[in-house]
Amino acid sequence: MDAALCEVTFIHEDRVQAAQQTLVDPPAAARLAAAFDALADPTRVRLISALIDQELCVCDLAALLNLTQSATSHQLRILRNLNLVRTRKEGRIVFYALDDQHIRDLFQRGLEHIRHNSQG
Amino acid sequence: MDAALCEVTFIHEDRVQAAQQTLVDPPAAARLAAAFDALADPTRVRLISALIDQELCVCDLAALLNLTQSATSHQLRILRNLNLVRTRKEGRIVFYALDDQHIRDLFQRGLEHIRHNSQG
DNA sequence: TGAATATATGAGCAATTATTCATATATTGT
DNA sequence: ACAATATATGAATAATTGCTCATATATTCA
Repeated sequence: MDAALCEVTFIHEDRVQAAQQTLVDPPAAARLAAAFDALADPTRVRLISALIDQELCVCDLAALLNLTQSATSHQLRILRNLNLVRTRKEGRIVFYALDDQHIRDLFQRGLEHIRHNSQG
Repeated sequence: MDAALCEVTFIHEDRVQAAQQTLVDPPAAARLAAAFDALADPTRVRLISALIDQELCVCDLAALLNLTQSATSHQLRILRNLNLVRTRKEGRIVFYALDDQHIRDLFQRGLEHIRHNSQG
């Protein structure tokens, strides 16, 4: 048989139709997934957490997280490309900061989730 | 030379010390990254979005997203293992629903982020 | 201009992962 | 018990990715 999709009987057609209302379309899903993916790595989570209250330069971040300069810079680029952080240049030093309050909120919600689950 | 970490001069030692306050430790970072990672895939994003207002069974979800039953089940397991969704069994049918309001909030924040960025 | 410093980036590798395929488990009805 | 149905899952594979290494770009200072 071929790689059938859901060949099974439609169980709840009314609900499926209703779900169309909230279902995000594939392009939006891709962008949303990419945004969450930016926070889906322990190193990037720590970078964001370090920037919660203040801006820091690449070398600060590398020292703080015990990373190489290269690894830090690579990860920061990902965060910047997805508009989670913004940069400010001062001479040769580049300061990174969270882009806006949305990011802080999103991050906090995530923290609440893991505190709410897996251990009290 | 060896794979040096941040061998460069400490630029802002005071800020680095301050950042220790908000810096999440590696275990928490791993758990937080895992939580965000659950939403870091377009298929899982669409599954969550379909469950915003109501519960749906596996076959409903597969049909709605045009996925195979197997792929749907695999992805739902990831969401369930991370406590983003919960299940209710009724005979052979397993209904999936969002675990709590936190998830809805987290998802909404993500949506706001992508709407705020990349296009007006 | 040339050396030093701070950051950025391309290539490569090891590790992770989303899907498919085949099959297992669980429930219902005959 | 047996067939049918709904879901779950292990193995395999192609694609993605985080880090390292080497090197490039940019800025400051002498």
